Amino acid sequence: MPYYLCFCSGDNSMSKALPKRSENYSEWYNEIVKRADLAENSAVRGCMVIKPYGYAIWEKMQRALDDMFKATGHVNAYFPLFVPKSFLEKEEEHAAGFAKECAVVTHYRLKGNPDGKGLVVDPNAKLEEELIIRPTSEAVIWNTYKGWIQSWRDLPLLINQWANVVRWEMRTRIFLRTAEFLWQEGHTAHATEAEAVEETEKMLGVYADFVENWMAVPVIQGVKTPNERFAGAEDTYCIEGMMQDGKALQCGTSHFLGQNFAKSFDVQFVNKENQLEYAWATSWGVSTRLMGALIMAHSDDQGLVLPPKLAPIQVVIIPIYRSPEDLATISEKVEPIVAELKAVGISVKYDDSDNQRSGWKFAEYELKGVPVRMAIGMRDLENGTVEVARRDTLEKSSVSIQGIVDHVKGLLDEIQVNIYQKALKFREENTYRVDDWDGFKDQIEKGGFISAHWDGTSETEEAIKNETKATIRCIPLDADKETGKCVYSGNESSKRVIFARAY
RNA sequence: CGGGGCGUAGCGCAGUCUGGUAGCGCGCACGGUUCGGGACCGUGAGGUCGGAGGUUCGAAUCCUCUCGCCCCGACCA
Repeated sequence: MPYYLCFCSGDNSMSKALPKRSENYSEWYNEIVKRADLAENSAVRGCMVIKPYGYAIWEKMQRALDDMFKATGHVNAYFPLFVPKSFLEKEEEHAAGFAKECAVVTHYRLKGNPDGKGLVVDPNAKLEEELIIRPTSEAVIWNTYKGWIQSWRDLPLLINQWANVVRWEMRTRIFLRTAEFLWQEGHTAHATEAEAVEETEKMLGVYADFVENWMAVPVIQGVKTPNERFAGAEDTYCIEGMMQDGKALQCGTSHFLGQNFAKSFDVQFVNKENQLEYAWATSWGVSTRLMGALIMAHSDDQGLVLPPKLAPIQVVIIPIYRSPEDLATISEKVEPIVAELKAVGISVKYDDSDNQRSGWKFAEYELKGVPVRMAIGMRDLENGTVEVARRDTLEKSSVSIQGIVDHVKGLLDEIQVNIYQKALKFREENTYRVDDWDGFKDQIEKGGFISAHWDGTSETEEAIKNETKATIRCIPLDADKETGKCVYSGNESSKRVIFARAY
Protein backbone atom coordinates (compact mmCIF):
# COMPACT_ATOMS: atom_id res chain seq x y z
CA MET A 1 0.00 0.00 0.00
CA PRO A 2 1.49 3.38 -0.90
CA TYR A 3 1.99 5.61 2.08
CA TYR A 4 -0.47 8.28 0.95
CA LEU A 5 -3.35 5.82 1.09
CA CYS A 6 -2.79 5.43 4.78
CA PHE A 7 -4.32 8.81 5.45
CA CYS A 8 -7.60 7.56 4.00
CA SER A 9 -7.86 4.71 6.42
CA GLY A 10 -6.84 6.92 9.28
CA ASP A 11 -4.58 4.14 10.39
CA ASN A 12 -1.09 3.69 9.08
CA SER A 13 -0.02 1.04 11.54
CA MET A 14 -1.12 -1.63 9.11
CA SER A 15 0.56 -0.04 6.13
CA LYS A 16 3.46 -1.90 4.73
CA ALA A 17 5.41 1.24 4.01
CA LEU A 18 7.26 3.14 6.69
CA PRO A 19 6.48 6.74 7.48
CA LYS A 20 8.72 8.95 5.37
CA ARG A 21 11.72 10.72 6.81
CA SER A 22 10.68 13.92 5.14
CA GLU A 23 7.21 13.84 6.66
CA ASN A 24 7.77 12.73 10.21
CA TYR A 25 11.34 12.00 11.11
CA SER A 26 10.81 10.81 14.67
CA GLU A 27 7.92 8.57 13.72
CA TRP A 28 10.06 7.13 10.95
CA TYR A 29 12.80 6.43 13.48
CA ASN A 30 10.47 4.76 15.97
CA GLU A 31 8.91 2.60 13.28
CA ILE A 32 12.28 1.41 11.97
CA VAL A 33 13.34 0.41 15.45
CA LYS A 34 10.12 -1.53 15.87
CA ARG A 35 9.70 -3.02 12.41
CA ALA A 36 13.33 -4.00 11.93
CA ASP A 37 13.01 -5.88 15.20
CA LEU A 38 15.79 -3.97 16.92
CA ALA A 39 14.10 -3.11 20.20
CA GLU A 40 10.84 -2.25 21.86
CA ASN A 41 9.65 -0.26 24.80
CA SER A 42 9.33 -2.46 27.82
CA ALA A 43 6.70 -2.53 30.51
CA VAL A 44 9.23 -0.67 32.66
CA ARG A 45 9.08 3.08 32.32
CA GLY A 46 11.85 4.46 30.12
CA CYS A 47 13.54 1.10 29.72
CA MET A 48 13.83 -0.82 26.47
CA VAL A 49 14.02 -4.45 25.54
CA ILE A 50 16.78 -4.93 23.00
CA LYS A 51 15.62 -7.72 20.72
CA PRO A 52 17.91 -10.40 19.26
CA TYR A 53 18.48 -8.66 15.93
CA GLY A 54 19.27 -5.34 17.60
CA TYR A 55 21.44 -7.03 20.17
CA ALA A 56 23.37 -8.84 17.44
CA ILE A 57 24.37 -5.45 16.05
CA TRP A 58 25.35 -4.24 19.51
CA GLU A 59 27.45 -7.36 20.00
CA LYS A 60 29.33 -6.64 16.79
CA MET A 61 29.97 -3.11 17.99
CA GLN A 62 31.16 -4.43 21.33
CA ARG A 63 33.49 -6.91 19.70
CA ALA A 64 35.11 -4.31 17.47
CA LEU A 65 35.47 -1.75 20.25
CA ASP A 66 36.72 -4.29 22.74
CA ASP A 67 39.42 -5.40 20.31
CA MET A 68 40.45 -1.77 19.86
CA PHE A 69 40.61 -1.21 23.61
CA LYS A 70 42.73 -4.32 24.07
CA ALA A 71 45.00 -3.24 21.23
CA THR A 72 45.63 0.02 23.06
CA GLY A 73 46.61 -1.77 26.25
CA HIS A 74 43.37 -1.82 28.20
CA VAL A 75 41.90 -4.71 30.18
CA ASN A 76 38.35 -5.39 31.27
CA ALA A 77 37.08 -5.59 34.82
CA TYR A 78 33.76 -5.29 36.58
CA PHE A 79 32.65 -3.03 39.43
CA PRO A 80 29.43 -2.96 41.49
CA LEU A 81 26.09 -1.73 40.23
CA PHE A 82 25.49 0.05 43.54
CA VAL A 83 27.28 3.19 44.62
CA PRO A 84 26.97 4.13 48.29
CA LYS A 85 25.65 7.67 48.50
CA SER A 86 28.70 8.77 50.47
CA PHE A 87 30.95 7.78 47.54
CA LEU A 88 28.95 9.76 45.04
CA GLU A 89 29.08 12.81 47.30
CA LYS A 90 32.84 12.94 47.43
CA GLU A 91 33.51 14.74 44.18
CA GLU A 92 31.25 17.75 44.55
CA GLU A 93 30.75 18.80 40.94
CA HIS A 94 30.25 15.21 39.93
CA ALA A 95 27.64 14.75 42.64
CA ALA A 96 25.79 17.91 41.69
CA GLY A 97 25.76 16.91 38.04
CA PHE A 98 24.17 13.54 38.60
CA ALA A 99 22.06 14.09 41.73
CA LYS A 100 18.88 14.92 39.79
CA GLU A 101 18.76 11.68 37.86
CA CYS A 102 19.63 8.96 40.33
CA ALA A 103 17.66 5.85 41.18
CA VAL A 104 18.09 5.19 44.88
CA VAL A 105 17.82 1.93 46.79
CA THR A 106 16.58 2.52 50.31
CA HIS A 107 15.40 -0.89 51.51
CA TYR A 108 16.51 -4.49 51.15
CA ARG A 109 13.37 -6.46 51.86
CA LEU A 110 9.70 -6.80 51.00
CA LYS A 111 7.00 -8.50 52.99
CA GLY A 112 3.42 -9.68 52.55
CA ASN A 113 0.91 -6.85 52.64
CA PRO A 114 -0.80 -7.04 56.04
CA ASP A 115 -3.87 -5.32 54.51
CA GLY A 116 -4.36 -7.83 51.75
CA LYS A 117 -2.69 -9.13 48.63
CA GLY A 118 0.72 -8.36 47.26
CA LEU A 119 3.94 -7.13 48.73
CA VAL A 120 4.96 -3.99 50.57
CA VAL A 121 8.37 -2.57 51.43
CA ASP A 122 9.31 -3.74 54.88
CA PRO A 123 9.83 -0.52 56.87
CA ASN A 124 12.13 -2.43 59.20
CA ALA A 125 14.48 -3.18 56.33
CA LYS A 126 15.73 0.33 55.73
CA LEU A 127 19.35 0.49 54.62
CA GLU A 128 21.82 2.20 56.91
CA GLU A 129 23.09 4.06 53.86
CA GLU A 130 21.23 4.51 50.60
CA LEU A 131 22.69 2.87 47.52
CA ILE A 132 22.63 4.69 44.21
CA ILE A 133 22.27 2.62 41.08
CA ARG A 134 25.32 3.78 39.13
CA PRO A 135 24.70 6.56 36.67
CA THR A 136 28.44 6.17 35.91
CA SER A 137 31.18 4.48 37.87
CA GLU A 138 33.87 7.07 38.62
CA ALA A 139 32.98 7.11 42.31
CA VAL A 140 33.00 3.40 42.98
CA ILE A 141 36.02 2.83 40.76
CA TRP A 142 38.17 5.58 42.24
CA ASN A 143 37.25 4.39 45.69
CA THR A 144 38.62 1.01 44.60
CA TYR A 145 41.72 2.47 42.91
CA LYS A 146 42.78 3.88 46.25
CA GLY A 147 43.69 0.35 47.25
CA TRP A 148 45.40 -0.45 43.97
CA ILE A 149 47.71 2.48 43.53
CA GLN A 150 50.70 3.09 45.78
CA SER A 151 53.68 3.53 43.51
CA TRP A 152 54.44 5.01 40.11
CA ARG A 153 55.05 1.37 39.18
CA ASP A 154 51.32 0.71 39.56
CA LEU A 155 50.63 3.21 36.80
CA PRO A 156 49.21 3.59 34.30
CA LEU A 157 46.12 1.65 35.25
CA LEU A 158 44.13 1.06 32.07
CA ILE A 159 40.75 -0.48 32.78
CA ASN A 160 37.49 -0.76 30.91
CA GLN A 161 34.15 -2.09 32.02
CA TRP A 162 31.11 -3.19 30.01
CA ALA A 163 28.05 -2.45 32.07
CA ASN A 164 24.59 -1.04 32.38
CA VAL A 165 23.90 2.30 34.00
CA VAL A 166 20.74 4.10 35.07
CA ARG A 167 19.94 7.77 34.62
CA TRP A 168 16.41 8.76 35.54
CA GLU A 169 15.65 10.88 32.50
CA MET A 170 12.35 12.71 32.41
CA ARG A 171 11.76 11.94 28.78
CA THR A 172 13.19 8.94 27.06
CA ARG A 173 13.62 7.85 23.44
CA ILE A 174 14.50 4.35 22.48
CA PHE A 175 18.30 3.91 22.08
CA LEU A 176 18.90 7.67 22.16
CA ARG A 177 18.00 8.30 25.77
CA THR A 178 16.74 5.47 27.94
CA ALA A 179 16.61 5.29 31.71
CA GLU A 180 18.80 2.22 31.66
CA PHE A 181 21.38 1.76 28.95
CA LEU A 182 24.34 -0.42 28.10
CA TRP A 183 27.76 1.05 27.61
CA GLN A 184 31.42 0.70 28.21
CA GLU A 185 33.32 3.03 30.48
CA GLY A 186 37.08 3.25 30.51
CA HIS A 187 38.70 4.52 33.70
CA THR A 188 42.41 5.11 33.66
CA ALA A 189 44.92 6.44 36.17
CA HIS A 190 48.25 7.99 35.21
CA ALA A 191 51.36 9.38 36.82
CA THR A 192 51.45 12.60 34.88
CA GLU A 193 49.05 15.14 33.48
CA ALA A 194 50.56 14.87 30.03
CA GLU A 195 50.07 11.13 29.98
CA ALA A 196 46.44 11.43 31.03
CA VAL A 197 45.73 14.05 28.41
CA GLU A 198 47.38 11.86 25.83
CA GLU A 199 45.15 8.95 26.90
CA THR A 200 42.04 11.12 26.69
CA GLU A 201 42.92 12.14 23.16
CA LYS A 202 43.98 8.66 22.15
CA MET A 203 40.63 7.18 23.17
CA LEU A 204 38.76 9.93 21.38
CA GLY A 205 40.72 8.85 18.33
CA VAL A 206 39.73 5.23 18.90
CA TYR A 207 36.08 6.25 19.04
CA ALA A 208 36.36 8.35 15.90
CA ASP A 209 38.07 5.45 14.14
CA PHE A 210 35.33 3.05 15.20
CA VAL A 211 32.39 5.28 14.39
CA GLU A 212 33.78 6.27 11.00
CA ASN A 213 35.26 2.99 9.84
CA TRP A 214 32.81 0.51 11.32
CA MET A 215 29.61 2.49 11.64
CA ALA A 216 30.37 4.56 8.55
CA VAL A 217 29.30 7.72 10.32
CA PRO A 218 31.64 10.69 9.87
CA VAL A 219 32.26 12.61 13.06
CA ILE A 220 33.73 15.90 14.15
CA GLN A 221 36.26 15.56 16.94
CA GLY A 222 36.31 18.39 19.38
CA VAL A 223 36.24 19.71 22.90
CA LYS A 224 33.13 20.65 24.85
CA THR A 225 32.66 24.11 26.29
CA PRO A 226 32.72 24.35 30.11
CA ASN A 227 28.90 24.41 30.10
CA GLU A 228 28.68 21.07 28.33
CA ARG A 229 31.50 19.40 30.21
CA PHE A 230 31.08 16.13 32.10
CA ALA A 231 30.41 16.76 35.78
CA GLY A 232 33.78 16.53 37.50
CA ALA A 233 35.95 16.76 34.37
CA GLU A 234 38.64 19.29 33.50
CA ASP A 235 38.01 18.77 29.81
CA THR A 236 35.47 16.78 27.83
CA TYR A 237 36.36 15.68 24.34
CA CYS A 238 33.65 14.38 22.05
CA ILE A 239 32.76 13.14 18.63
CA GLU A 240 29.66 14.61 17.05
CA GLY A 241 27.75 13.10 14.16
CA MET A 242 25.03 14.57 11.97
CA MET A 243 21.76 12.72 11.59
CA GLN A 244 19.65 12.90 8.44
CA ASP A 245 17.35 15.52 9.92
CA GLY A 246 20.34 17.80 10.38
CA LYS A 247 20.49 17.40 14.14
CA ALA A 248 23.65 16.53 16.00
CA LEU A 249 24.17 13.39 18.01
CA GLN A 250 27.00 13.05 20.48
CA CYS A 251 28.46 9.67 19.67
CA GLY A 252 31.10 9.35 22.33
CA THR A 253 32.96 11.27 25.00
CA SER A 254 36.41 11.12 26.49
CA HIS A 255 37.13 13.05 29.66
CA PHE A 256 40.32 14.39 31.14
CA LEU A 257 39.49 14.34 34.86
CA GLY A 258 42.65 15.97 36.17
CA GLN A 259 43.31 15.06 39.77
CA ASN A 260 39.74 15.74 40.88
CA PHE A 261 38.80 12.18 41.62
CA ALA A 262 42.22 11.26 43.00
CA LYS A 263 41.88 14.11 45.47
CA SER A 264 38.30 13.29 46.39
CA PHE A 265 39.12 9.63 46.95
CA ASP A 266 42.65 10.19 48.20
CA VAL A 267 44.43 8.21 45.53
CA GLN A 268 48.10 9.06 45.92
CA PHE A 269 51.24 7.36 44.72
CA VAL A 270 54.92 7.70 45.38
CA ASN A 271 56.80 8.96 42.34
CA LYS A 272 60.35 8.12 41.30
CA GLU A 273 61.61 10.94 43.51
CA ASN A 274 59.86 9.39 46.51
CA GLN A 275 57.28 12.17 46.68
CA LEU A 276 53.55 11.68 47.15
CA GLU A 277 51.41 12.77 44.21
CA TYR A 278 47.77 12.49 43.25
CA ALA A 279 47.04 10.32 40.24
CA TRP A 280 45.72 11.79 37.01
CA ALA A 281 42.53 10.36 35.60
CA THR A 282 40.55 9.86 32.43
CA SER A 283 37.22 8.28 31.67
CA TRP A 284 35.58 7.60 28.34
CA GLY A 285 32.43 5.93 27.13
CA VAL A 286 30.12 5.01 24.33
CA SER A 287 26.67 3.54 24.78
CA THR A 288 23.76 1.86 23.06
CA ARG A 289 22.99 5.38 21.87
CA LEU A 290 25.33 4.46 19.02
CA MET A 291 22.54 2.20 17.80
CA GLY A 292 20.44 5.31 17.39
CA ALA A 293 23.22 6.99 15.45
CA LEU A 294 23.59 3.98 13.20
CA ILE A 295 19.89 3.97 12.39
CA MET A 296 19.49 7.68 11.88
CA ALA A 297 22.62 8.24 9.85
CA HIS A 298 22.02 5.75 7.04
CA SER A 299 18.54 4.33 6.91
CA ASP A 300 16.00 5.29 4.29
CA ASP A 301 12.27 5.12 3.68
CA GLN A 302 12.54 1.39 2.92
CA GLY A 303 14.06 0.66 6.32
CA LEU A 304 17.36 0.09 7.98
CA VAL A 305 20.62 0.41 6.09
CA LEU A 306 23.49 -1.31 7.85
CA PRO A 307 27.18 -0.96 7.17
CA PRO A 308 28.45 -4.41 6.14
CA LYS A 309 30.99 -4.50 8.96
CA LEU A 310 28.21 -4.39 11.58
CA ALA A 311 25.45 -6.28 9.81
CA PRO A 312 24.54 -9.51 11.61
CA ILE A 313 23.60 -10.94 8.22
CA GLN A 314 25.75 -9.57 5.41
CA VAL A 315 24.26 -11.55 2.59
CA VAL A 316 20.85 -13.13 2.29
CA ILE A 317 20.06 -15.61 -0.44
CA ILE A 318 16.46 -16.09 -1.48
CA PRO A 319 15.35 -18.93 -3.72
CA ILE A 320 12.56 -18.29 -6.18
CA TYR A 321 10.62 -21.41 -7.03
CA ARG A 322 7.22 -23.02 -7.43
CA SER A 323 7.65 -26.69 -6.87
CA PRO A 324 9.58 -28.49 -4.14
CA GLU A 325 11.64 -30.03 -6.95
CA ASP A 326 12.69 -26.60 -8.15
CA LEU A 327 13.65 -25.66 -4.62
CA ALA A 328 15.77 -28.78 -4.30
CA THR A 329 17.55 -27.97 -7.54
CA ILE A 330 18.17 -24.39 -6.46
CA SER A 331 19.31 -25.38 -2.98
CA GLU A 332 21.84 -27.76 -4.45
CA LYS A 333 23.33 -24.92 -6.45
CA VAL A 334 23.23 -22.50 -3.51
CA GLU A 335 24.90 -24.76 -0.95
CA PRO A 336 28.45 -24.42 -2.27
CA ILE A 337 27.99 -20.67 -2.61
CA VAL A 338 26.96 -20.44 1.04
CA ALA A 339 29.93 -22.56 2.05
CA GLU A 340 32.37 -20.43 0.06
CA LEU A 341 30.99 -17.19 1.45
CA LYS A 342 31.30 -18.50 4.98
CA ALA A 343 34.82 -19.66 4.25
CA VAL A 344 35.90 -16.11 3.50
CA GLY A 345 34.23 -14.83 6.68
CA ILE A 346 31.01 -13.47 5.24
CA SER A 347 27.89 -14.08 7.29
CA VAL A 348 25.23 -15.43 5.02
CA LYS A 349 21.69 -16.62 5.44
CA TYR A 350 19.97 -18.86 2.94
CA ASP A 351 16.28 -18.26 3.51
CA ASP A 352 14.52 -21.24 2.03
CA SER A 353 11.64 -21.03 4.46
CA ASP A 354 8.36 -21.67 2.68
CA ASN A 355 6.06 -19.70 4.93
CA GLN A 356 6.60 -16.44 3.05
CA ARG A 357 6.86 -15.66 -0.61
CA SER A 358 9.92 -14.14 -2.21
CA GLY A 359 8.45 -10.65 -2.51
CA TRP A 360 7.70 -10.61 1.17
CA LYS A 361 11.25 -11.71 1.93
CA PHE A 362 12.74 -8.99 -0.29
CA ALA A 363 10.84 -6.35 1.62
CA GLU A 364 11.63 -7.90 4.97
CA TYR A 365 15.39 -8.03 4.46
CA GLU A 366 15.38 -4.51 3.09
CA LEU A 367 13.61 -3.41 6.23
CA LYS A 368 16.29 -5.14 8.25
CA GLY A 369 19.12 -3.54 6.36
CA VAL A 370 20.87 -6.64 5.04
CA PRO A 371 23.57 -5.14 2.77
CA VAL A 372 23.46 -7.66 -0.08
CA ARG A 373 20.64 -9.82 -1.31
CA MET A 374 20.93 -12.59 -3.83
CA ALA A 375 17.91 -14.11 -5.55
CA ILE A 376 18.15 -17.35 -7.49
CA GLY A 377 15.40 -18.88 -9.57
CA MET A 378 15.19 -21.50 -12.29
CA ARG A 379 15.73 -18.80 -14.91
CA ASP A 380 19.06 -17.97 -13.23
CA LEU A 381 20.11 -21.58 -13.15
CA GLU A 382 19.64 -21.80 -16.90
CA ASN A 383 21.74 -18.68 -17.40
CA GLY A 384 24.32 -19.46 -14.72
CA THR A 385 23.55 -16.19 -12.96
CA VAL A 386 22.11 -14.78 -9.76
CA GLU A 387 20.35 -11.51 -9.16
CA VAL A 388 22.37 -9.37 -6.78
CA ALA A 389 20.77 -6.39 -5.07
CA ARG A 390 22.61 -3.91 -2.86
CA ARG A 391 20.72 -2.32 0.00
CA ASP A 392 22.44 1.06 -0.02
CA THR A 393 21.46 2.02 -3.56
CA LEU A 394 18.71 -0.57 -4.13
CA GLU A 395 20.37 -1.38 -7.46
CA LYS A 396 19.94 -4.84 -8.90
CA SER A 397 22.14 -6.64 -11.35
CA SER A 398 22.51 -10.06 -12.84
CA VAL A 399 25.85 -11.59 -11.97
CA SER A 400 27.53 -14.78 -13.15
CA ILE A 401 27.70 -17.51 -10.54
CA GLN A 402 31.32 -17.96 -11.58
CA GLY A 403 33.29 -15.72 -9.24
CA ILE A 404 30.22 -14.69 -7.25
CA VAL A 405 32.10 -14.85 -3.96
CA ASP A 406 34.72 -12.34 -5.06
CA HIS A 407 32.00 -10.17 -6.47
CA VAL A 408 30.07 -10.15 -3.19
CA LYS A 409 33.20 -9.55 -1.18
CA GLY A 410 34.04 -6.55 -3.29
CA LEU A 411 30.48 -5.33 -3.12
CA LEU A 412 30.41 -5.42 0.67
CA ASP A 413 33.58 -3.32 0.80
CA GLU A 414 32.10 -0.93 -1.71
CA ILE A 415 28.90 -0.54 0.29
CA GLN A 416 30.85 0.13 3.47
CA VAL A 417 32.71 2.95 1.74
CA ASN A 418 29.70 4.23 -0.13
CA ILE A 419 27.45 4.77 2.87
CA TYR A 420 30.27 6.58 4.66
CA GLN A 421 30.82 8.82 1.66
CA LYS A 422 27.11 9.46 1.39
CA ALA A 423 26.89 10.46 5.05
CA LEU A 424 29.99 12.64 4.71
CA LYS A 425 28.56 14.39 1.67
CA PHE A 426 25.32 14.97 3.52
CA ARG A 427 27.15 16.52 6.45
CA GLU A 428 29.24 18.75 4.22
CA GLU A 429 26.18 19.93 2.33
CA ASN A 430 24.45 20.72 5.59
CA THR A 431 27.26 22.56 7.32
CA TYR A 432 27.20 26.33 6.97
CA ARG A 433 29.58 29.10 7.81
CA VAL A 434 27.46 31.86 9.27
CA ASP A 435 28.66 35.31 10.31
CA ASP A 436 25.53 37.28 11.20
CA TRP A 437 22.89 36.72 13.82
CA ASP A 438 19.86 36.88 11.54
CA GLY A 439 21.46 34.36 9.25
CA PHE A 440 22.18 32.15 12.24
CA LYS A 441 18.58 32.17 13.48
CA ASP A 442 17.35 31.53 9.97
CA GLN A 443 19.71 28.63 9.32
CA ILE A 444 19.23 26.88 12.66
CA GLU A 445 15.53 26.52 11.84
CA LYS A 446 16.46 24.72 8.63
CA GLY A 447 18.79 22.34 10.43
CA GLY A 448 22.39 21.35 9.97
CA PHE A 449 25.64 22.38 11.57
CA ILE A 450 26.62 26.01 11.81
CA SER A 451 30.26 26.94 11.94
CA ALA A 452 30.39 30.36 13.57
CA HIS A 453 32.51 32.58 15.73
CA TRP A 454 31.83 32.62 19.47
CA ASP A 455 33.24 35.00 22.04
CA GLY A 456 34.08 32.21 24.47
CA THR A 457 31.66 33.21 27.25
CA SER A 458 29.04 31.06 28.91
CA GLU A 459 26.64 34.00 28.82
CA THR A 460 26.68 34.12 25.04
CA GLU A 461 26.39 30.35 24.79
CA GLU A 462 23.37 30.37 27.12
CA ALA A 463 21.72 33.24 25.30
CA ILE A 464 22.08 31.50 21.96
CA LYS A 465 20.67 28.31 23.44
CA ASN A 466 17.68 30.12 24.90
CA GLU A 467 16.90 31.95 21.69
CA THR A 468 17.48 29.15 19.20
CA LYS A 469 17.75 25.82 21.10
CA ALA A 470 21.15 25.44 19.44
CA THR A 471 24.09 24.37 21.56
CA ILE A 472 27.78 24.45 20.91
CA ARG A 473 28.43 20.86 19.97
CA CYS A 474 32.16 21.27 20.15
CA ILE A 475 35.20 23.33 19.48
CA PRO A 476 36.71 21.25 16.67
CA LEU A 477 40.22 19.98 17.26
CA ASP A 478 41.19 20.87 13.74
CA ALA A 479 39.67 24.37 13.83
CA ASP A 480 41.73 26.89 11.89
CA LYS A 481 43.02 29.91 13.71
CA GLU A 482 40.84 32.63 12.29
CA THR A 483 40.03 35.91 13.96
CA GLY A 484 36.50 37.13 13.70
CA LYS A 485 33.50 38.58 15.52
CA CYS A 486 31.16 36.54 17.68
CA VAL A 487 27.98 35.86 15.73
CA TYR A 488 25.89 36.89 18.76
CA SER A 489 27.81 39.51 20.74
CA GLY A 490 30.15 40.86 18.08
CA ASN A 491 33.10 40.45 20.45
CA GLU A 492 36.48 39.13 19.40
CA SER A 493 36.84 35.45 18.57
CA SER A 494 39.85 33.40 17.54
CA LYS A 495 38.16 30.42 15.93
CA ARG A 496 34.89 28.96 14.79
CA VAL A 497 32.86 26.46 16.79
CA ILE A 498 30.08 24.08 15.74
CA PHE A 499 26.52 24.95 16.68
CA ALA A 500 23.53 22.67 16.16
CA ARG A 501 20.35 21.43 17.67
CA ALA A 502 21.07 18.09 19.24
CA TYR A 503 19.52 14.89 20.46
C1' C B 1 5.28 19.11 38.08
C1' G B 2 2.01 21.87 34.11
C1' G B 3 -0.87 21.02 29.30
C1' G B 4 -3.06 17.28 25.99
C1' G B 5 -4.30 12.18 24.76
C1' C B 6 -5.05 6.95 25.48
C1' G B 7 -6.11 2.04 28.19
C1' U B 8 -11.63 -2.89 24.32
C1' A B 9 -8.49 -10.25 21.19
C1' G B 10 -1.21 -11.14 20.30
C1' C B 11 -0.81 -6.09 17.47
C1' G B 12 -3.53 -1.69 15.44
C1' C B 13 -8.32 0.26 16.12
C1' A B 14 -14.08 1.19 15.91
C1' G B 15 -18.05 1.13 19.36
C1' U B 16 -18.72 5.49 24.55
C1' C B 17 -21.85 11.49 22.79
C1' U B 18 -27.61 9.01 22.76
C1' G B 19 -26.95 2.44 28.30
C1' G B 20 -29.95 -2.92 25.46
C1' U B 21 -26.59 -9.77 21.66
C1' A B 22 -18.65 -6.97 22.01
C1' G B 23 -17.09 -5.69 16.38
C1' C B 24 -13.30 -4.68 12.26
C1' G B 25 -8.27 -5.13 10.05
C1' C B 26 -3.64 -7.55 10.62
C1' G B 27 -1.57 -11.70 12.79
C1' C B 28 -2.50 -16.93 14.33
C1' A B 29 -4.52 -22.41 13.14
C1' C B 30 -6.39 -25.75 9.30
C1' G B 31 -7.57 -26.76 3.95
C1' G B 32 -7.02 -25.26 -1.08
C1' U B 33 -5.29 -22.20 -5.20
C1' U B 34 -0.76 -19.32 -5.88
C1' C B 35 4.68 -18.09 -6.10
C1' G B 36 10.79 -13.30 -10.45
C1' G B 37 8.78 -7.25 -5.36
C1' G B 38 4.93 -7.34 0.85
C1' A B 39 -0.86 -13.27 -2.82
C1' C B 40 -5.96 -14.91 -2.55
C1' C B 41 -10.36 -17.88 -1.13
C1' G B 42 -12.82 -20.77 2.60
C1' U B 43 -13.20 -22.44 7.66
C1' G B 44 -11.81 -21.61 12.73
C1' A B 45 -9.65 -20.27 17.59
C1' G B 46 -9.02 -15.98 20.49
C1' G B 47 -11.85 -10.59 24.79
C1' U B 48 -14.60 -11.00 32.91
C1' C B 49 -13.72 -3.80 27.54
C1' G B 50 -6.84 -1.19 32.95
C1' G B 51 -8.74 -1.67 38.35
C1' A B 52 -12.33 -0.56 42.47
C1' G B 53 -16.89 1.40 43.92
C1' G B 54 -21.67 3.60 42.54
C1' U B 55 -26.39 4.69 39.48
C1' U B 56 -29.75 1.28 36.69
C1' C B 57 -34.12 -4.07 35.28
C1' G B 58 -29.55 -3.78 32.40
C1' A B 59 -22.94 -0.47 32.05
C1' A B 60 -17.30 -0.94 27.36
C1' U B 61 -20.92 3.25 27.37
C1' C B 62 -23.25 7.46 32.84
C1' C B 63 -20.91 9.12 37.92
C1' U B 64 -16.77 8.90 41.69
C1' C B 65 -12.09 7.26 42.91
C1' U B 66 -7.68 4.84 41.35
C1' C B 67 -3.52 2.61 38.45
C1' G B 68 -0.67 2.76 34.08
C1' C B 69 1.17 4.44 29.40
C1' C B 70 2.09 8.00 25.30
C1' C B 71 2.81 13.07 23.31
C1' C B 72 4.17 18.53 24.21
C1' G B 73 6.86 21.60 27.90
C1' A B 74 10.19 22.09 32.07
C1' C B 75 15.01 18.61 32.86
C1' C B 76 19.24 16.09 30.65
C1' A B 77 27.53 13.71 30.25
